[in-house]
Amino acid sequence: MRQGPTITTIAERAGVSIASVSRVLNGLPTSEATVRAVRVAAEELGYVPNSVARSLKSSRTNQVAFAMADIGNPTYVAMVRAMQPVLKDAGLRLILHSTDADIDDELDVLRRLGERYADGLIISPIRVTERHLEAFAEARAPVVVIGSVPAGTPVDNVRADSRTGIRLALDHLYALGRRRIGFVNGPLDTVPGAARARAYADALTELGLPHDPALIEIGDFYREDGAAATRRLLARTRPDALMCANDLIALGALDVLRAEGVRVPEDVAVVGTDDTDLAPAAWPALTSVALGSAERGRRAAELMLDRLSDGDAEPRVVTVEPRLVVRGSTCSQKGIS
Amino acid sequence: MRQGPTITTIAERAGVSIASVSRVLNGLPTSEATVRAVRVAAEELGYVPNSVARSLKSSRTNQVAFAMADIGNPTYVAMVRAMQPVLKDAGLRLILHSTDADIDDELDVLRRLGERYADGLIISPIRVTERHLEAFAEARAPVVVIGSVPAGTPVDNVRADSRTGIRLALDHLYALGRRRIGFVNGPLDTVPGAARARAYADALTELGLPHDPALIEIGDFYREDGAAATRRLLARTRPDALMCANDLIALGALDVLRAEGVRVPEDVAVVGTDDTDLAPAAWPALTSVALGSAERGRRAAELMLDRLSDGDAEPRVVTVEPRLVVRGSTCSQKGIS
DNA sequence: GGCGTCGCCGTAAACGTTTACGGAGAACCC
DNA sequence: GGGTTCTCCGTAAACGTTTACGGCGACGCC
Repeated sequence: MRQGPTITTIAERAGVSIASVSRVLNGLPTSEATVRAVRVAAEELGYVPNSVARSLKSSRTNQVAFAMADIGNPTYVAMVRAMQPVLKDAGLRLILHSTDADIDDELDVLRRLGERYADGLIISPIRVTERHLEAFAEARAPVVVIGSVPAGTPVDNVRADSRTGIRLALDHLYALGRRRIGFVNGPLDTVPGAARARAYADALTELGLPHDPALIEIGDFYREDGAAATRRLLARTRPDALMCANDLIALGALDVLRAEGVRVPEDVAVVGTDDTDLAPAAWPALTSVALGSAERGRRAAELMLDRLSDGDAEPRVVTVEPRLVVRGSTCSQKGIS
Repeated sequence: MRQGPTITTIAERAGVSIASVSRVLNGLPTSEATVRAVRVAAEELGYVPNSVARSLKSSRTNQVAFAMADIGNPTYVAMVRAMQPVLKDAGLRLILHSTDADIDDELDVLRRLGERYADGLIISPIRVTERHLEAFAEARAPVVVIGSVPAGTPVDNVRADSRTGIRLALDHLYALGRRRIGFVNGPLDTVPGAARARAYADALTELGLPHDPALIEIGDFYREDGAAATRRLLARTRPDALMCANDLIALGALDVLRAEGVRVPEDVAVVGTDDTDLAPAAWPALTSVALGSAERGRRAAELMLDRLSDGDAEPRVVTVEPRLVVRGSTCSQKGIS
């Protein structure tokens, strides 16, 4: 772990100037003899260029940061996983920030961009506030937002389409003959909670189904909350299908239905959202609305690359199409996923 | 996104030298008047220090890299998640490398440490080869290895104890009266595969159970491979319990047992390994050997912090104790996890 | 042979910090 | 009032690169 060689060390050993060393190392035109001398010296010394010094000069760090609430959440894992190869191919490193869904933490990450430790930031905010919009406008490096952002915000933007996703799920349930389709949602003051509530209502309307408030229940986005919400819902009415705002909620619903001796999917069909790894692990395997986390991550990374190569292009908005992944919790013939 | 202010800008505006600006910003003793002038100027300009320049001077990047095979793997997710708060509290950023289980990629990461883009590297190699050992010895920054490493290797080391873990699982199954305990393992040329094979054999011996080769089957570490291996095993013998080398294999085993009408846990008890999120999601919920991924991540991060503050301390080895998490796949009264 | 051209190379400045060093002035003591 | 000490501050060097600029020798041309 001794002090590593620098271009100065190489220059001395090769008997040339540091400028020549730099030129050789960067492939600029140089005489054959110099090239050889430098190459040999660099090889012998085991030279590795110092990326910090390079960054200072070039004002490029070759790093991109990604900020999300919690890396334990499968949605974000899928995004990271999909970003990784895109960035790697472009020679960029990935820095991870977990904000614990803390808005001040998110804003702090935005502010810290001024430290120039990264060339750009991909952020998936838990909720987009006024202060976020200001921070986006003042950001000292390109920002790509995963999640919706008002038109005119000077950032690139990748969106999911939970409206269409829920529509797909309800169409599927309707086609299976289900007419009393319950909805177990997350909190309405979160971005996905609010969007999914609207989407559910609209889908009912379009299918010509009645709006029955008894069929709607709200809990948090975790398994126990989903179970509790399902219990409350079953206590007052009898649905023949349950749409759940994420896969954990759906697992909770499965727990309760099983405990009450309700058959899935014969008596009640269950649909999750996000199509995480948990969906195929459940029994019966969970039909789930895939909102394209991986695709969103990949597209965000691509937008970032474009932005880094052309800083003044118009901000772009990309919407990722949802897919419905049908498994055993809605179609019994799909018994083994 | 204009060119940000530097200490030079501040110095001009405050009418002092850049040295004074730096002193104020770093809290070194300075006159009251200068402090105020600099503070005001910095505030007005919205100054944020450039971390690259600082790094060049201090040769500290405040970044730590973590290299693992695949961020999609729940084991690594748990590690990352646990490292994050430790590093964050120490003011360190986390850089993620996915190596796709490619040894050359791993070695490349090690070599690139010479670029000094990070102060240290935590790596969880898929397998530790001779070339790894050389690379560890030549690394230009501190390395912490998650996984076992021969004594004398100049790196800090965090180990799981799959031997004890499997022992715990087999004791549990034995206590439940199971005597024909099968083992569905992963490939023997991987570190965990080899270790778990030995551990299984030793546990049998210690329990005084016969070694029946018919009870052992090998596939890859994925669900379908686990299912196929289980099918092969069931075709030739009838175990009353199945120990599986990871949770995905166990899920595959559950699939096959269900398809063949074998009751779990009444006829065959099933145990997974790693205690991932999938274990409680399965039905019946999977008893699993927790090898402490989160704890290993946390300890690795802590070792890194220690190493960064005292570079010459003796390399340390930390072993994380396994735990057996009992759920419905071995004890039916635990029906709902 | 003088002159322009060209290829190669070295000097030095720059990126934005931190910090060693020394100078200027005030305060203090005798 | 001269010396010592102390506080505060500015100058400049350094971290390891990249790159603009100019010098120098070789070569070709008239």
